[in-house]
Amino acid sequence: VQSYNTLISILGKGGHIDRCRELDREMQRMEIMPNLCTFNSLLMMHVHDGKIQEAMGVLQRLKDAGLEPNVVTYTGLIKMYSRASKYNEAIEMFLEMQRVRCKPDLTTYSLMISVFGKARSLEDAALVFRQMQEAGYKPNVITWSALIQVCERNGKFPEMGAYFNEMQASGCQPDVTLYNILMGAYGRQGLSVQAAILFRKMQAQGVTPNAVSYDTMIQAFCHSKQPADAQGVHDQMVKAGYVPD
RNA sequence: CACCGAGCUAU
Repeated sequence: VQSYNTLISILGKGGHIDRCRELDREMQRMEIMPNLCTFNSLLMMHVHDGKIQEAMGVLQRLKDAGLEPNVVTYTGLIKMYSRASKYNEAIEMFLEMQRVRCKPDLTTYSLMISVFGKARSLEDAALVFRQMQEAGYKPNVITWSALIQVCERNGKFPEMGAYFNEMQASGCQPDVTLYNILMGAYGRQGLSVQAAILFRKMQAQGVTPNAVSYDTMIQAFCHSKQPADAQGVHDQMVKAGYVPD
């Protein structure tokens, strides 16, 4: 079963749907009982593919097999609605899991902060953040990143920095993605100089820029009408072995 | 310390 789960999980993320269906049928033929992880992997495959009906079908099979959806299942369903911009359904799913006594964990909370942010309700995002801390979870860099991006989406620029400081004070180190979020925020405001300072700082801190980082900086310089600087970042990107798209 | 889920990726 575990071998099948691993394969389905990897193939599913790669978008090889038919190959996964094949494995699914093969398991049935060989009378290998799928477990919760199998169904969760199949569910995520449809979530990545944006197929809500198919995902619901997997949920039904899971229940028919006498299994109970767990926190991973619910988080996947929330993600599915979030990706489809169906925020009310995502929130409903978050409430339902708690109704059936399935405890959200750090991953669920991080996702919900992002969902509330996209639903333009910073208040609720802050509320879940607090609920999370009351439940005894310590935010990690992903949680902080989600919260900080929610601030930007809602135009709360000063609080972005405030949360960033709070994060560092709590001993949590920024990673590439968080730097990308901050550089993007400066770039979109036309503050390419600030973005460039961060770009240098991240490297000084030993955080290696990824393709998104370079892209974000090119975007920032283009936004500020600095084609020469954008070109410079482009060259650095190529030197670092990335293929600009 | 390896079966599944969360944050950045242009207008």
